[in-house]
Parts: sequence; C-alpha cells; structure tokens
Amino acid sequence: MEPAPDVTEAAAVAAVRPASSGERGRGRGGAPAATTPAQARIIAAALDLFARHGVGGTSLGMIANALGVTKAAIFHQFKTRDEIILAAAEAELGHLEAVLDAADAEPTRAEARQVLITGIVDLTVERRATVSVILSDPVIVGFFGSHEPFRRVMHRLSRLLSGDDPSPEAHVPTAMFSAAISGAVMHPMVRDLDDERLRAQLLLLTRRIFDVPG
Amino acid sequence: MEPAPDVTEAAAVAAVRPASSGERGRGRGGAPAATTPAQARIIAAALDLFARHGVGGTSLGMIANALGVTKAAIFHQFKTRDEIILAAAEAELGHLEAVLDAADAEPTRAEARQVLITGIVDLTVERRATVSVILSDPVIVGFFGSHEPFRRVMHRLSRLLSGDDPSPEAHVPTAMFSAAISGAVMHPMVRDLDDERLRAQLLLLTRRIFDVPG
DNA sequence: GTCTATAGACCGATAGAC
DNA sequence: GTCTATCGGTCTATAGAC
Repeated sequence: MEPAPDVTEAAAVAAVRPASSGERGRGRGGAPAATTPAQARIIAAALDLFARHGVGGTSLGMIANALGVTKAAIFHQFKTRDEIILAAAEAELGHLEAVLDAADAEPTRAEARQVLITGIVDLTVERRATVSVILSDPVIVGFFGSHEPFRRVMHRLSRLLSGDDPSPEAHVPTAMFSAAISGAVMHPMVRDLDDERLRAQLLLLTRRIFDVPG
Repeated sequence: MEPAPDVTEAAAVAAVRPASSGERGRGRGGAPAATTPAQARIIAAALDLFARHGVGGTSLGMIANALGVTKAAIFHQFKTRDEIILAAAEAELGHLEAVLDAADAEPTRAEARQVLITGIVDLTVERRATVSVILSDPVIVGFFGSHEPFRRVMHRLSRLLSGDDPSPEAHVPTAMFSAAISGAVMHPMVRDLDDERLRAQLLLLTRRIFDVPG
C-alpha cells in the first residue's frame, strides 16, 4: 500500500541530526543516544509515516516497507517499537532546541524573542508535518509528559516568550503558539498555499499573539 | 487495561447530538445518519478513547471494553470501524455547526464574529480533548479532506472570520485559529489550569489574532 | 441487542543463517 | 546489516445461537 519514497542516507542524517546543544549527545542531563546513519534513515521514514497516519496508526511493517527492508532489519537497529518513537520524537525536539540556543545567544530579550519566533516559524514551514506530529500526536505527548528534556525545552520556550511570570496563565500563550504554528501548517485549508506566503502570514499572526512589532 | 468509565445513555446522547442544523439529519446536502442511543454511546466512548490514544491507536476491542460489551455488539451498530470514526467525527463537527448557526443569526458581522469566537472557545474548553481530536488527528483530517460537510463548515468559519477575501492567505488565520484553540487546550503545559482561567486567556489571545476588541 | 466462536490478516518481537 | 521463518497475540470482521 505504501510506495517506498527512497530516502537517501545523507538527507536522512541531515534531517534527523540538527546539531543539538553540543557537538554530540545532549548538553546536560538526558540520554546520549548516538545516531547511526542506519538509525537516521529509520527515524526519517518513521516521522514521515507518523505525520500521515499518526503514531498509533504506523506499524513497523509500514516503516520497513517504506525503506525497502524487512522488519527484522529494523529490530536490529532498535530493540522495541517504543524506542523508535522516542528516538524520532527526540530528533525532532533537537531542532527546536537548536532554535532556542540561537535565541538565547541574542543580547536582549526582545531580539531573542524575534529570533525565536522567526526560527520556529521557519522550522515548522520548512518541515511542515514532521514538526507537527511531535507536538500534537497523543502517543508522543504521552511519552513527553514524563520526559525531562521535553519539559526543559517547553520551559525555556515559555520563559523566553512570556518572561519570568510564574503564574499558570503565563504558559497559555506558549501552548497556543506551539499549537497554532504546528497545527496551522497541517490544516487542509492551507495545504495548497506556498511556503513563502504561509511563512509571512504565520509570522504576522504570531507576532500579534505576543504583541511583538513586525 | 482500560477501566470502563461507564457512560450513561442520556449523557452520551446529549454529548453526541448537539442539535445540528435542523431537528433531524443535516440541513442540506450531507448524509442523514439518524443516531440511535446505542450508537451514541459507542460514539461517546470512541471519542474519549480517540482523544487519549489517537484514532489509529484505538481498537474496536478497546471501545467494546470501555462500554462493557463485546466487539460483536459494536459491529451490530456499525458495519465497519471506519463508519464509527466517521460518525464520531461528524457528531463532533455538529457542535461546530451549531455555533456557526448561532453566529449567522446575529444581525451584524462584528456581532457574529464575537459570538463565533466566544462560542468556539467555550465549546473547546468545555469538551477539551474531544473537539481537538477531530481537528488534528491525521486519520480524521484525512477523512475530512474529501468530506463535503467538513469543507462547508470550514468555509463558513473562514467567511465569518476573514470576510469575503478570496485569496489563499485569507484562510491562514482561520486555520491558525482552529489549530490554536484545539491544540492549546490539549497542551501538557496548560493541563493543570482550570477552565475559567483557560477560557479567559484563549479569548484574549484569539481576539488578538483577528484584531477584535475584547 | 447481546453473546460465543471463529476466520484470516497483521501486529511486535525473536532465532538463526548468510 | 539484512534475510527467512516463525512465535504468540491482537486486529477487523463474520456466522449463528439466544
């Protein structure tokens, strides 16, 4: 049923490994999990299928089929299905961390917010469904509920966007921003809009949410 | 594994049947599909499970188990699994239509937009995950891509929110609005915020998206 | 309207050859 | 690193009794 899109190794590694925090592994705390090219190909294929069918609707057979190999070859790279899901989610999370790192390097909060919003809009438009799935799929959200690196990323996001306000309300704009960006690019109504015009609209609207001048 | 939440028939019918368009069936065009109490109970249980596990991650066995019956009893009410998914999605879509009808009854466009935004925020906060799933789950979005009633609802939404502007960009705020509201209420960061404060924040932020005074 | 029983396909996962 | 072959379990769906 699935026609095998043939992901090249170079493209897969580039898509999966976004230069997270340091040169290798995670800056502090989390699981290291060095990603081999073979694993990167699996992760790239998995993310594509997750976006189209949902995580729960994607089987190992579908992933194997998309790569033109058998299930056993997949199990040689990852011990369980859950490991694939987690690795795919973490790879995608790494892209968000890279944008956060760039924003944190800015001298002022205003510039940091500018870089953050632009970076996330760019990232999401560029990768469309692939970023979306990790922010909305119930399976991955469930995984992430008790996942320290994910909570840390969301916390950094919220601090940059809403300041140090500790009230629960302060998190709503961040939740809304993340949902709005990732959900809007997946919406059937904007499916036919080209990247350039989609990006411009999203930037305009998200800046309104946070009252940032364009 | 699933503890069976025991949905009462009255509650299930009330939750599933929101008084769509006319008294019975759809106002014009679509499939009639009269919903019996037995079907309503199944739909309510299915929506709850879809929200927690995704559509692809929800089996007929899980639905049957949640209702305390066997799979065969489910198949007596719906011929296929897809029919259940579609019926659940259409039931939830009916809630949106009801809000649109209320908005259309307002005398001016400004008042209509006010009623629409407030109504959708109320609806989404009230039902949280249940509304969300039909607007974001890849399986249901796929179903809806070629589903005339869904397209009609989205078109009405867009016309009310963005006016008669026919350009593709005009649909982006609507897509973003729908994604923002439905995604934000599901977000782990706002999970612990009470309905009242969540509603107030969402209203404030969505009015900014559309430049509507509070 | 609900049950038991079953069919046939597919699921995640493992063993072992190459 | 990939294969074939297979395990036991679960999936959707059907048949037929009550």
